[in-house]
Amino acid sequence: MVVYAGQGDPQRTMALLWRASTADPGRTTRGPKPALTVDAIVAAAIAVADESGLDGWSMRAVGERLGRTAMSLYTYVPTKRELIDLMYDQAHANLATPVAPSSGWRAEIECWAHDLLACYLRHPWLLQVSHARPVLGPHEQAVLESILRILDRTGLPARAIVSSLFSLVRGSAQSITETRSAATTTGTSDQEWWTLRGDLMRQLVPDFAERFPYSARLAKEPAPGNWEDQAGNAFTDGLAILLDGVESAASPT
Amino acid sequence: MVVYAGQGDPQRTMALLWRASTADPGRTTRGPKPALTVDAIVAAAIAVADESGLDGWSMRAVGERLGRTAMSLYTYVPTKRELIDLMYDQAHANLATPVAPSSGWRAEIECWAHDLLACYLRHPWLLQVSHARPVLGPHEQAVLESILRILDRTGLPARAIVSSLFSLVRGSAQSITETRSAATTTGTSDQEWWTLRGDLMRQLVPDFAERFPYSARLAKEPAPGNWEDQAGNAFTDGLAILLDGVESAASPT
DNA sequence: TGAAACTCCTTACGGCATAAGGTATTGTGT
DNA sequence: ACACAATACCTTATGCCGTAAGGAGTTTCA
Repeated sequence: MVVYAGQGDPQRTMALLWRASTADPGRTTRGPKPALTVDAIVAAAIAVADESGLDGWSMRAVGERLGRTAMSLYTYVPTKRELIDLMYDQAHANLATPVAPSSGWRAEIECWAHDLLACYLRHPWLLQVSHARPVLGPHEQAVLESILRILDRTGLPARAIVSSLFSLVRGSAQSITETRSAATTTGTSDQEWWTLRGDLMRQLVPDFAERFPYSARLAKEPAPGNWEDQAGNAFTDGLAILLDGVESAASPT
Repeated sequence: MVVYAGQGDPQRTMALLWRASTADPGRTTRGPKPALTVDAIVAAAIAVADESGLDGWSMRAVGERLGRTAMSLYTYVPTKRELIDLMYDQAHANLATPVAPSSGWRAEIECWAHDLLACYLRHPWLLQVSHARPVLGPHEQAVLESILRILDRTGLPARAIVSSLFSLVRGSAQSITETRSAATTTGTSDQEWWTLRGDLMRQLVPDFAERFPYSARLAKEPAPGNWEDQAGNAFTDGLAILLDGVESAASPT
């Protein structure tokens, strides 16, 4: 359900994450050829997580997908924790980095945010990986770099903006995957599911409207599209609000 | 016995969450007096989570704190999953709801956001509770209600604003607890920790500055205060930006 | 031709959620 | 007064989990 970080040796994790940059110096050629690679293991691990979430994920499950035992993975990766760090970074690899050449920084930020959102929706388990300590790998670093590059031209203070953007994207992704899994795990359409939930509430909490008048009114308000669209709209609208705020800082009245 | 696959039975969870509202009808008085209450169990469970995080948390640990076995808890609560839902809602109970009477909606929102942030910092495990489906209990509902009440007077569209505020607060809380635990788990001060991390990076990725020029420049920029203050500042500043955006929607130029 | 270095395996341990079923305790119906 | 129903709590057991320990087979170097 929840992956929490124990310690883990940062040096070892970092070395694995950035291993492409440096030739492995300690590698001797003795012994049988490795049948697997770290990359293959990470790919298999991501596939398992994509299919069954982090709940169904385990070292045994990853090994099985590769036709190996769980223990054989420990030849390549020190612990589960490090493997998850590698998965986390690798999942940020193909983020399109589209860079609509010079359509203005606002459009570029929107594009960046939507790409990142799409990444989280492709790999919902990313949102469950707890960062007890921030471990930046090359791919996540590249995501950060690309938004910093966009912001650089605006001359705006980057820290708060970047942090807010990440929060907004992650939060929205969480909302969207929540509504998705609410629908799939119960096997009902989201419409049905929410109707059922509403009936249950009316039965359990008949005085809901008196206790929570504003919530009740909001629930009654018609909203366009299905529930997942609504969560998506909340993202688009929220991003617009945030960028309005950024613009008002960019061009002081 | 019918066991719902994977997730908990929403009906049972909701009944537990909102149980104060309805008199339990099925309760007969036969058998030994219960020595525990659901409230006591939830309180103990929260205490365990506050002390040791969700990874050190288990039904056994909660039972032990109450002088019982893990299995005795199952008399009161159907599964671990439901207990965590109850903990989650209960943790939102004492949010001050300060309501500075009429200091203007912007100040009120800021107050609300800071209270919620404080709640997340008091109970960092809240951020790790995976919302496979959104389960609103009375206390979390009250938090939602209070921000809706504030926004109601402004006449602004609530959905996107509320969603953005929650994202920003949760994301910031995560950043702050990350830097905190980075310091505590390694036993070094945050200053030392980041220096060490920097040294490691320079050694493993000597061409960092060429590959990630904007990130490198940002890292070099002086920033006030320690790292936790910085994360806190990112929250305050991000909130200001977001509220600027809200204001620009409130008063169209 | 060893010996070293390496991959991968089996086995085992302690911890987890929780199913199954036993026992003691309390009330109800007679 | 007494059987019995209903309940709280316990012990035990099952099948997961991460991973420590150590063994067997494979490849290369001295």
